[in-house]
Amino acid sequence: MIRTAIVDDKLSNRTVLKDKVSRNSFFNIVLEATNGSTFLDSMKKLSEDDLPHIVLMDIEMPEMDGVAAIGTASSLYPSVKFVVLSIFDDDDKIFRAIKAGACGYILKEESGTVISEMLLNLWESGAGPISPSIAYKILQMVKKPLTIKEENIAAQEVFHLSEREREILQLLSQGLEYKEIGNSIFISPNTVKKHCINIYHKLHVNSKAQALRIAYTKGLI
Amino acid sequence: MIRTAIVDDKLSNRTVLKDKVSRNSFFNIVLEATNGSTFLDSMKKLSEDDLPHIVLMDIEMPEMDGVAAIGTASSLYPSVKFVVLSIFDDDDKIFRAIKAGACGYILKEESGTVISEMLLNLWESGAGPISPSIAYKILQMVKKPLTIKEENIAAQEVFHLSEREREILQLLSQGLEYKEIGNSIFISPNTVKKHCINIYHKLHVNSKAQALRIAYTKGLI
DNA sequence: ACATAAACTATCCAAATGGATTATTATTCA
DNA sequence: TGAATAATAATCCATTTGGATAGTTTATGT
Repeated sequence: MIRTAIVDDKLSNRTVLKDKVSRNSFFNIVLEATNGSTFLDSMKKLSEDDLPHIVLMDIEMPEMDGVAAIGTASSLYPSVKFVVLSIFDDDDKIFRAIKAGACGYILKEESGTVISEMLLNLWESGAGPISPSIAYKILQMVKKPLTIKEENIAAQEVFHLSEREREILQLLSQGLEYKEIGNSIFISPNTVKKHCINIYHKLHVNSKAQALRIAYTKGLI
Repeated sequence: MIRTAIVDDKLSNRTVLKDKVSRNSFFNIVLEATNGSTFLDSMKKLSEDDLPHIVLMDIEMPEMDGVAAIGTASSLYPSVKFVVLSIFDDDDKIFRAIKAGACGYILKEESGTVISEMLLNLWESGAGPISPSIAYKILQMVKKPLTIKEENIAAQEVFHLSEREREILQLLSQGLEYKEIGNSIFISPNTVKKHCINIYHKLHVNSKAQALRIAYTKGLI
Protein backbone atom coordinates (compact mmCIF):
# COMPACT_ATOMS: atom_id res chain seq x y z
CA MET A 1 0.00 0.00 0.00
CA ILE A 2 1.35 3.38 -0.99
CA ARG A 3 0.49 5.96 1.65
CA THR A 4 -0.62 9.00 -0.23
CA ALA A 5 -1.47 12.59 0.75
CA ILE A 6 -3.60 15.03 -1.23
CA VAL A 7 -3.27 18.78 -0.78
CA ASP A 8 -5.78 20.90 -2.69
CA ASP A 9 -8.06 23.70 -1.57
CA LYS A 10 -10.99 22.55 -3.71
CA LEU A 11 -13.04 19.71 -2.27
CA SER A 12 -14.16 18.70 -5.76
CA ASN A 13 -10.56 18.41 -6.92
CA ARG A 14 -9.67 16.22 -3.99
CA THR A 15 -12.67 14.03 -4.59
CA VAL A 16 -11.95 13.61 -8.30
CA LEU A 17 -8.31 12.86 -7.62
CA LYS A 18 -9.12 10.41 -4.86
CA ASP A 19 -11.48 8.68 -7.24
CA LYS A 20 -8.83 8.57 -9.96
CA VAL A 21 -6.17 6.90 -7.86
CA SER A 22 -8.54 4.78 -5.78
CA ARG A 23 -9.58 2.70 -8.76
CA ASN A 24 -6.17 1.29 -8.27
CA SER A 25 -6.11 -0.44 -4.91
CA PHE A 26 -2.43 0.23 -4.30
CA PHE A 27 -3.09 3.71 -3.04
CA ASN A 28 -4.19 4.56 0.45
CA ILE A 29 -5.10 8.17 1.14
CA VAL A 30 -3.71 8.88 4.59
CA LEU A 31 -3.84 12.66 4.66
CA GLU A 32 -5.88 15.47 3.13
CA ALA A 33 -5.26 19.18 3.47
CA THR A 34 -6.61 22.38 1.94
CA ASN A 35 -3.43 24.44 1.93
CA GLY A 36 0.27 24.24 2.64
CA SER A 37 -0.05 25.45 6.20
CA THR A 38 -2.56 22.88 7.39
CA PHE A 39 -0.66 20.22 5.46
CA LEU A 40 2.51 20.96 7.45
CA ASP A 41 0.52 20.94 10.67
CA SER A 42 -0.88 17.53 9.89
CA MET A 43 2.51 16.14 8.91
CA LYS A 44 3.94 17.18 12.28
CA LYS A 45 1.42 15.03 14.06
CA LEU A 46 2.35 11.90 12.19
CA SER A 47 4.92 9.42 13.38
CA GLU A 48 7.76 8.37 11.09
CA ASP A 49 5.97 5.17 10.17
CA ASP A 50 2.78 6.91 9.22
CA LEU A 51 4.28 9.53 6.94
CA PRO A 52 2.90 9.48 3.40
CA HIS A 53 5.19 8.02 0.77
CA ILE A 54 3.86 10.38 -1.88
CA VAL A 55 2.31 13.84 -1.57
CA LEU A 56 0.18 15.17 -4.40
CA MET A 57 0.29 18.93 -4.16
CA ASP A 58 -1.74 21.62 -5.88
CA ILE A 59 0.10 24.87 -6.63
CA GLU A 60 -2.49 27.58 -6.23
CA MET A 61 -3.79 27.57 -2.69
CA PRO A 62 -4.69 30.19 -0.08
CA GLU A 63 -2.59 30.76 3.04
CA MET A 64 0.49 28.89 1.86
CA ASP A 65 0.91 27.75 -1.71
CA GLY A 66 2.26 24.44 -2.98
CA VAL A 67 5.74 25.71 -3.77
CA ALA A 68 6.29 27.05 -0.27
CA ALA A 69 4.88 23.89 1.27
CA ILE A 70 7.15 21.67 -0.79
CA GLY A 71 10.10 23.90 0.03
CA THR A 72 9.63 23.39 3.74
CA ALA A 73 8.35 19.82 3.75
CA SER A 74 10.99 18.40 1.41
CA SER A 75 13.63 19.58 3.87
CA LEU A 76 11.81 18.24 6.92
CA TYR A 77 10.86 14.92 5.30
CA PRO A 78 13.56 14.01 2.76
CA SER A 79 12.18 10.51 2.23
CA VAL A 80 8.80 11.76 1.07
CA LYS A 81 8.18 12.27 -2.64
CA PHE A 82 6.41 15.50 -3.57
CA VAL A 83 4.51 15.60 -6.82
CA VAL A 84 2.89 18.76 -8.16
CA LEU A 85 -0.56 18.28 -9.62
CA SER A 86 -1.59 21.46 -11.33
CA ILE A 87 -3.62 22.88 -14.17
CA PHE A 88 -0.85 25.42 -14.77
CA ASP A 89 2.14 24.81 -16.98
CA ASP A 90 3.94 28.13 -17.00
CA ASP A 91 7.70 28.09 -16.79
CA ASP A 92 7.96 30.04 -13.60
CA LYS A 93 5.75 27.74 -11.54
CA ILE A 94 7.46 24.65 -12.88
CA PHE A 95 10.88 26.05 -12.20
CA ARG A 96 10.09 27.15 -8.68
CA ALA A 97 8.44 23.86 -7.83
CA ILE A 98 11.47 21.91 -8.98
CA LYS A 99 13.79 24.18 -7.06
CA ALA A 100 11.62 23.76 -3.99
CA GLY A 101 12.10 20.01 -4.18
CA ALA A 102 9.31 18.53 -6.27
CA CYS A 103 10.25 15.26 -7.91
CA GLY A 104 7.42 15.34 -10.41
CA TYR A 105 4.93 17.61 -12.11
CA ILE A 106 1.68 16.25 -13.51
CA LEU A 107 -1.03 18.20 -15.30
CA LYS A 108 -4.52 17.66 -13.97
CA GLU A 109 -5.81 16.99 -17.46
CA GLU A 110 -4.09 13.59 -17.43
CA SER A 111 -6.43 10.63 -17.12
CA GLY A 112 -6.77 8.62 -13.93
CA THR A 113 -5.07 5.66 -15.53
CA VAL A 114 -2.07 7.73 -16.57
CA ILE A 115 -1.74 9.38 -13.19
CA SER A 116 -1.95 6.04 -11.38
CA GLU A 117 0.61 4.54 -13.71
CA MET A 118 2.98 7.42 -13.22
CA LEU A 119 2.70 7.26 -9.45
CA LEU A 120 3.17 3.50 -9.40
CA ASN A 121 6.26 3.96 -11.50
CA LEU A 122 7.55 6.54 -9.05
CA TRP A 123 6.98 4.04 -6.27
CA GLU A 124 8.68 1.18 -8.06
CA SER A 125 11.57 2.79 -9.90
CA GLY A 126 11.92 6.15 -8.19
CA ALA A 127 11.55 8.05 -11.48
CA GLY A 128 9.57 11.21 -10.94
CA PRO A 129 6.31 11.48 -12.91
CA ILE A 130 6.32 14.30 -15.45
CA SER A 131 3.67 15.14 -18.04
CA PRO A 132 5.18 15.25 -21.53
CA SER A 133 4.50 18.92 -22.16
CA ILE A 134 6.08 19.76 -18.81
CA ALA A 135 9.10 17.63 -19.66
CA TYR A 136 9.62 19.68 -22.77
CA LYS A 137 9.53 22.92 -20.83
CA ILE A 138 12.06 21.58 -18.38
CA LEU A 139 14.30 20.63 -21.28
CA GLN A 140 14.13 24.22 -22.48
CA MET A 141 15.30 25.36 -19.07
CA VAL A 142 18.38 23.19 -19.32
CA LYS A 143 19.00 24.38 -22.87
CA LYS A 144 19.28 28.04 -21.97
CA PRO A 145 19.35 28.69 -18.26
CA LEU A 146 20.41 32.30 -18.74
CA THR A 147 17.51 33.91 -20.53
CA ILE A 148 19.00 37.38 -20.55
CA LYS A 149 17.30 38.58 -23.70
CA GLU A 150 13.55 38.50 -24.52
CA GLU A 151 11.30 41.54 -24.60
CA ASN A 152 13.97 43.39 -26.56
CA ILE A 153 11.69 44.42 -29.37
CA ALA A 154 12.36 47.99 -28.29
CA ALA A 155 16.04 47.46 -29.03
CA GLN A 156 15.18 46.79 -32.65
CA GLU A 157 13.57 50.20 -33.05
CA VAL A 158 16.87 51.89 -32.23
CA PHE A 159 18.41 50.86 -35.51
CA HIS A 160 15.50 51.81 -37.78
CA LEU A 161 15.90 48.73 -39.93
CA SER A 162 13.13 48.23 -42.46
CA GLU A 163 11.12 45.02 -42.61
CA ARG A 164 13.08 43.83 -45.60
CA GLU A 165 16.37 44.67 -43.98
CA ARG A 166 15.51 42.68 -40.86
CA GLU A 167 14.52 39.77 -43.06
CA ILE A 168 17.85 39.90 -44.85
CA LEU A 169 19.80 40.27 -41.62
CA GLN A 170 18.05 37.15 -40.41
CA LEU A 171 19.09 35.23 -43.52
CA LEU A 172 22.62 36.60 -43.27
CA SER A 173 22.85 35.23 -39.77
CA GLN A 174 22.10 31.78 -41.08
CA GLY A 175 25.33 31.92 -43.02
CA LEU A 176 23.78 32.39 -46.47
CA GLU A 177 25.61 34.41 -49.09
CA TYR A 178 24.15 37.01 -51.45
CA LYS A 179 23.25 34.52 -54.17
CA GLU A 180 21.53 32.15 -51.79
CA ILE A 181 19.57 34.91 -50.11
CA GLY A 182 18.54 36.24 -53.51
CA ASN A 183 17.31 32.81 -54.55
CA SER A 184 15.37 32.26 -51.37
CA ILE A 185 13.44 35.52 -51.52
CA PHE A 186 13.42 35.88 -55.30
CA ILE A 187 15.42 39.06 -55.80
CA SER A 188 18.73 39.75 -57.49
CA PRO A 189 21.92 39.09 -55.52
CA ASN A 190 22.87 42.66 -56.42
CA THR A 191 19.87 43.91 -54.54
CA VAL A 192 20.70 41.72 -51.57
CA LYS A 193 24.12 43.28 -51.50
CA LYS A 194 22.65 46.74 -51.68
CA HIS A 195 20.40 45.91 -48.71
CA CYS A 196 23.38 44.60 -46.76
CA ILE A 197 25.38 47.75 -47.29
CA ASN A 198 22.38 49.82 -46.25
CA ILE A 199 22.15 47.70 -43.11
CA TYR A 200 25.85 48.26 -42.39
CA HIS A 201 25.34 51.99 -42.64
CA LYS A 202 22.42 51.94 -40.24
CA LEU A 203 24.39 49.79 -37.80
CA HIS A 204 27.56 51.85 -38.32
CA VAL A 205 29.67 48.85 -39.22
CA ASN A 206 31.39 47.72 -42.37
CA SER A 207 31.36 43.96 -42.47
CA LYS A 208 29.11 40.99 -42.16
CA ALA A 209 30.82 39.79 -38.99
CA GLN A 210 30.37 43.12 -37.23
CA ALA A 211 26.73 43.35 -38.25
CA LEU A 212 26.10 39.85 -36.97
CA ARG A 213 27.79 40.68 -33.69
CA ILE A 214 25.34 43.51 -33.12
CA ALA A 215 22.46 41.39 -34.32
CA TYR A 216 23.23 38.57 -31.90
CA THR A 217 24.17 40.61 -28.87
CA LYS A 218 21.38 43.17 -29.21
CA GLY A 219 18.71 40.58 -29.85
CA LEU A 220 17.92 41.70 -33.38
CA ILE A 221 17.61 38.08 -34.46
CA MET B 1 3.71 13.99 -44.84
CA ILE B 2 6.45 14.52 -42.27
CA ARG B 3 9.82 14.45 -43.95
CA THR B 4 12.02 12.40 -41.64
CA ALA B 5 15.73 11.61 -41.53
CA ILE B 6 17.34 8.68 -39.77
CA VAL B 7 20.98 8.75 -38.70
CA ASP B 8 22.35 5.52 -37.25
CA ASP B 9 25.44 3.53 -38.06
CA LYS B 10 23.72 0.15 -37.76
CA LEU B 11 21.69 -0.92 -40.76
CA SER B 12 19.53 -3.14 -38.55
CA ASN B 13 18.67 -0.19 -36.30
CA ARG B 14 17.66 1.92 -39.27
CA THR B 15 15.55 -0.86 -40.65
CA VAL B 16 13.77 -1.48 -37.36
CA LEU B 17 13.18 2.21 -36.84
CA LYS B 18 11.94 2.70 -40.38
CA ASP B 19 9.57 -0.17 -39.85
CA LYS B 20 8.36 1.31 -36.57
CA VAL B 21 7.49 4.73 -37.98
CA SER B 22 6.39 3.46 -41.39
CA ARG B 23 3.41 1.63 -39.98
CA ASN B 24 2.14 5.14 -39.61
CA SER B 25 1.76 6.58 -43.09
CA PHE B 26 2.47 10.14 -41.98
CA PHE B 27 6.21 9.64 -42.07
CA ASN B 28 8.30 9.82 -45.20
CA ILE B 29 11.96 8.87 -44.83
CA VAL B 30 13.82 11.34 -47.02
CA LEU B 31 17.37 10.87 -45.75
CA GLU B 32 19.46 8.14 -44.19
CA ALA B 33 23.02 8.46 -42.96
CA THR B 34 25.47 6.32 -41.02
CA ASN B 35 27.26 9.05 -39.09
CA GLY B 36 27.15 12.77 -38.35
CA SER B 37 29.61 13.69 -41.03
CA THR B 38 27.81 12.06 -43.94
CA PHE B 39 24.54 13.38 -42.54
CA LEU B 40 25.83 16.97 -42.70
CA ASP B 41 27.12 16.37 -46.20
CA SER B 42 23.72 15.12 -47.31
CA MET B 43 21.93 18.04 -45.67
CA LYS B 44 24.11 20.52 -47.54
CA LYS B 45 22.92 19.09 -50.83
CA LEU B 46 19.24 19.55 -50.02
CA SER B 47 17.27 22.64 -50.95
CA GLU B 48 15.28 24.50 -48.32
CA ASP B 49 12.06 22.79 -49.42
CA ASP B 50 13.48 19.30 -49.19
CA LEU B 51 14.97 19.56 -45.70
CA PRO B 52 13.65 16.97 -43.27
CA HIS B 53 11.20 18.23 -40.67
CA ILE B 54 12.46 15.81 -38.07
CA VAL B 55 15.84 14.13 -37.70
CA LEU B 56 16.15 10.98 -35.59
CA MET B 57 19.72 10.77 -34.42
CA ASP B 58 21.67 8.00 -32.74
CA ILE B 59 24.32 9.12 -30.28
CA GLU B 60 27.09 6.58 -30.61
CA MET B 61 28.46 6.66 -34.13
CA PRO B 62 31.91 6.49 -35.73
CA GLU B 63 33.55 9.52 -37.40
CA MET B 64 31.22 12.13 -35.91
CA ASP B 65 28.82 11.35 -33.10
CA GLY B 66 25.22 12.48 -32.75
CA VAL B 67 25.94 15.28 -30.30
CA ALA B 68 28.46 16.97 -32.56
CA ALA B 69 26.15 16.56 -35.55
CA ILE B 70 23.22 18.10 -33.70
CA GLY B 71 25.47 20.90 -32.47
CA THR B 72 26.34 21.96 -35.97
CA ALA B 73 23.10 21.11 -37.74
CA SER B 74 20.77 22.77 -35.24
CA SER B 75 22.61 26.04 -35.80
CA LEU B 76 22.66 25.67 -39.56
CA TYR B 77 19.04 24.51 -39.86
CA PRO B 78 17.09 26.14 -37.06
CA SER B 79 13.73 25.01 -38.40
CA VAL B 80 14.61 21.32 -38.24
CA LYS B 81 13.75 19.33 -35.10
CA PHE B 82 16.48 17.01 -33.82
CA VAL B 83 15.46 14.06 -31.71
CA VAL B 84 17.96 11.75 -30.07
CA LEU B 85 17.12 8.08 -30.27
CA SER B 86 19.49 6.19 -28.02
CA ILE B 87 19.85 3.15 -25.82
CA PHE B 88 21.87 5.23 -23.36
CA ASP B 89 20.36 7.31 -20.61
CA ASP B 90 23.37 8.64 -18.74
CA ASP B 91 23.27 12.23 -17.58
CA ASP B 92 26.27 13.38 -19.54
CA LYS B 93 24.96 12.28 -22.92
CA ILE B 94 21.52 13.72 -22.24
CA PHE B 95 22.95 17.01 -21.06
CA ARG B 96 25.30 17.41 -23.97
CA ALA B 97 22.60 16.50 -26.47
CA ILE B 98 20.26 19.12 -25.06
CA LYS B 99 22.98 21.74 -25.03
CA ALA B 100 23.83 20.84 -28.60
CA GLY B 101 20.24 21.61 -29.60
CA ALA B 102 18.19 18.42 -29.35
CA CYS B 103 14.50 19.04 -28.76
CA GLY B 104 13.77 15.51 -27.63
CA TYR B 105 15.35 12.34 -26.30
CA ILE B 106 13.72 8.97 -26.80
CA LEU B 107 15.00 5.63 -25.57
CA LYS B 108 15.14 2.92 -28.21
CA GLU B 109 13.30 0.57 -25.91
CA GLU B 110 10.07 2.50 -26.52
CA SER B 111 7.54 0.73 -28.73
CA GLY B 112 6.91 1.77 -32.29
CA THR B 113 3.48 3.06 -31.35
CA VAL B 114 4.86 5.23 -28.61
CA ILE B 115 7.64 6.61 -30.80
CA SER B 116 5.21 7.39 -33.62
CA GLU B 117 2.84 9.06 -31.20
CA MET B 118 5.59 11.16 -29.70
CA LEU B 119 6.84 12.28 -33.09
CA LEU B 120 3.33 13.09 -34.30
CA ASN B 121 2.86 15.15 -31.19
CA LEU B 122 6.11 16.97 -31.88
CA TRP B 123 4.82 17.69 -35.37
CA GLU B 124 1.44 18.90 -34.22
CA SER B 125 2.13 20.76 -31.00
CA GLY B 126 5.86 21.36 -31.16
CA ALA B 127 6.44 19.70 -27.80
CA GLY B 128 9.66 17.72 -27.85
CA PRO B 129 9.32 13.97 -27.27
CA ILE B 130 11.00 12.79 -24.08
CA SER B 131 10.97 9.34 -22.53
CA PRO B 132 9.71 9.50 -18.93
CA SER B 133 12.93 8.30 -17.32
CA ILE B 134 14.86 10.87 -19.33
CA ALA B 135 12.45 13.59 -18.25
CA TYR B 136 13.22 12.80 -14.65
CA LYS B 137 16.95 13.09 -15.24
CA ILE B 138 16.46 16.44 -16.93
CA LEU B 139 14.47 17.60 -13.93
CA GLN B 140 17.41 16.70 -11.71
CA MET B 141 19.61 18.90 -13.90
CA VAL B 142 17.37 21.87 -13.31
CA LYS B 143 17.37 21.14 -9.62
CA LYS B 144 21.12 21.23 -9.40
CA PRO B 145 22.39 23.36 -12.27
CA LEU B 146 26.00 23.49 -13.35
CA THR B 147 27.96 26.70 -13.17
CA ILE B 148 28.24 28.84 -16.26
CA LYS B 149 31.86 27.88 -16.57
CA GLU B 150 31.07 24.19 -16.63
CA GLU B 151 28.42 24.77 -19.26
CA ASN B 152 30.71 26.62 -21.59
CA ILE B 153 33.30 23.93 -21.25
CA ALA B 154 30.66 21.33 -22.02
CA ALA B 155 29.65 23.24 -25.13
CA GLN B 156 33.20 23.73 -26.26
CA GLU B 157 34.13 20.11 -25.82
CA VAL B 158 31.66 19.14 -28.48
CA PHE B 159 33.70 20.82 -31.17
CA HIS B 160 37.26 19.97 -30.05
CA LEU B 161 38.61 23.46 -30.75
CA SER B 162 42.13 24.17 -29.53
CA GLU B 163 42.96 27.08 -27.25
CA ARG B 164 44.33 29.14 -30.11
CA GLU B 165 41.33 28.38 -32.29
CA ARG B 166 38.94 29.55 -29.61
CA GLU B 167 40.98 32.72 -29.24
CA ILE B 168 40.74 33.39 -32.95
CA LEU B 169 37.05 32.58 -33.07
CA GLN B 170 36.60 35.12 -30.32
CA LEU B 171 38.43 37.79 -32.32
CA LEU B 172 36.53 36.84 -35.47
CA SER B 173 33.28 37.43 -33.62
CA GLN B 174 34.39 40.99 -32.94
CA GLY B 175 34.32 41.65 -36.64
CA LEU B 176 38.08 41.74 -37.18
CA GLU B 177 39.56 40.58 -40.44
CA TYR B 178 42.62 38.37 -40.91
CA LYS B 179 45.09 41.26 -40.97
CA GLU B 180 43.69 42.86 -37.85
CA ILE B 181 43.65 39.58 -35.95
CA GLY B 182 47.20 38.94 -37.03
CA ASN B 183 48.32 42.33 -35.79
CA SER B 184 46.58 41.95 -32.47
CA ILE B 185 48.14 38.60 -31.59
CA PHE B 186 51.39 39.07 -33.55
CA ILE B 187 51.13 36.32 -36.11
CA SER B 188 50.89 36.39 -39.88
CA PRO B 189 47.46 36.98 -41.46
CA ASN B 190 48.14 33.82 -43.44
CA THR B 191 48.30 31.88 -40.24
CA VAL B 192 45.10 33.47 -39.02
CA LYS B 193 43.43 32.35 -42.20
CA LYS B 194 44.80 28.83 -41.78
CA HIS B 195 43.37 28.72 -38.26
CA CYS B 196 40.00 29.92 -39.51
CA ILE B 197 39.80 27.25 -42.16
CA ASN B 198 40.75 24.64 -39.55
CA ILE B 199 37.93 25.97 -37.36
CA TYR B 200 35.50 25.73 -40.25
CA HIS B 201 36.44 22.11 -40.77
CA LYS B 202 35.90 21.27 -37.11
CA LEU B 203 32.55 23.04 -37.14
CA HIS B 204 31.63 21.57 -40.54
CA VAL B 205 30.85 24.94 -42.08
CA ASN B 206 32.48 26.96 -44.81
CA SER B 207 32.10 30.62 -44.01
CA LYS B 208 32.68 33.15 -41.30
CA ALA B 209 28.96 33.82 -40.89
CA GLN B 210 28.12 30.14 -40.36
CA ALA B 211 30.95 29.69 -37.88
CA LEU B 212 29.79 32.76 -35.95
CA ARG B 213 26.25 31.48 -35.89
CA ILE B 214 27.38 28.32 -34.16
CA ALA B 215 29.70 30.27 -31.88
CA TYR B 216 26.92 32.60 -30.75
CA THR B 217 24.12 30.10 -30.43
CA LYS B 218 26.19 27.41 -28.74
CA GLY B 219 27.94 29.70 -26.28
CA LEU B 220 31.42 29.20 -27.67
CA ILE B 221 32.08 32.90 -27.21
C1' DA C 1 65.62 10.31 -29.48
C1' DC C 2 61.47 10.02 -31.87
C1' DA C 3 56.78 10.53 -32.96
C1' DT C 4 52.99 13.44 -32.86
C1' DA C 5 50.28 17.26 -32.66
C1' DA C 6 49.80 22.24 -32.65
C1' DA C 7 51.06 26.30 -34.35
C1' DC C 8 53.14 28.88 -37.65
C1' DT C 9 54.12 30.67 -42.65
C1' DA C 10 53.62 31.06 -47.57
C1' DT C 11 51.65 30.94 -52.36
C1' DC C 12 48.17 30.27 -56.04
C1' DC C 13 43.53 30.81 -57.47
C1' DA C 14 38.57 31.53 -57.81
C1' DA C 15 34.83 33.46 -55.59
C1' DA C 16 32.60 36.56 -52.45
C1' DT C 17 32.49 40.97 -50.31
C1' DG C 18 32.30 46.08 -49.52
C1' DG C 19 31.93 50.51 -51.51
C1' DA C 20 30.33 54.00 -54.62
C1' DT C 21 27.35 55.39 -58.11
C1' DT C 22 23.35 55.49 -61.08
C1' DA C 23 18.69 54.44 -62.23
C1' DT C 24 13.76 52.48 -62.40
C1' DT C 25 9.51 51.32 -60.08
C1' DA C 26 5.98 51.32 -56.37
C1' DT C 27 4.05 53.22 -52.29
C1' DT C 28 3.07 56.57 -49.05
C1' DC C 29 2.10 61.02 -47.34
C1' DA C 30 1.49 65.99 -47.31
C1' DT D 1 -0.05 66.25 -57.80
C1' DG D 2 4.50 66.07 -56.13
C1' DA D 3 8.07 64.81 -52.79
C1' DA D 4 9.99 61.29 -50.18
C1' DT D 5 10.98 56.52 -49.18
C1' DA D 6 11.80 51.73 -49.94
C1' DA D 7 12.75 48.19 -52.87
C1' DT D 8 14.59 46.81 -56.97
C1' DA D 9 18.76 46.30 -60.19
C1' DA D 10 23.20 46.93 -62.49
C1' DT D 11 28.06 48.36 -63.09
C1' DC D 12 33.09 49.05 -61.85
C1' DC D 13 36.81 48.21 -58.74
C1' DA D 14 39.84 46.93 -54.88
C1' DT D 15 39.97 43.99 -51.11
C1' DT D 16 38.85 39.95 -48.49
C1' DT D 17 37.80 35.38 -48.19
C1' DG D 18 37.78 30.26 -48.74
C1' DG D 19 40.23 26.29 -50.39
C1' DA D 20 44.17 23.46 -51.44
C1' DT D 21 48.74 22.53 -50.81
C1' DA D 22 53.39 22.53 -48.97
C1' DG D 23 56.30 23.63 -45.91
C1' DT D 24 58.93 24.96 -40.96
C1' DT D 25 59.06 25.47 -36.02
C1' DT D 26 57.80 24.35 -31.36
C1' DA D 27 55.97 21.61 -27.63
C1' DT D 28 54.65 17.31 -25.71
C1' DG D 29 54.90 12.97 -24.29
C1' DT D 30 56.74 8.11 -24.88
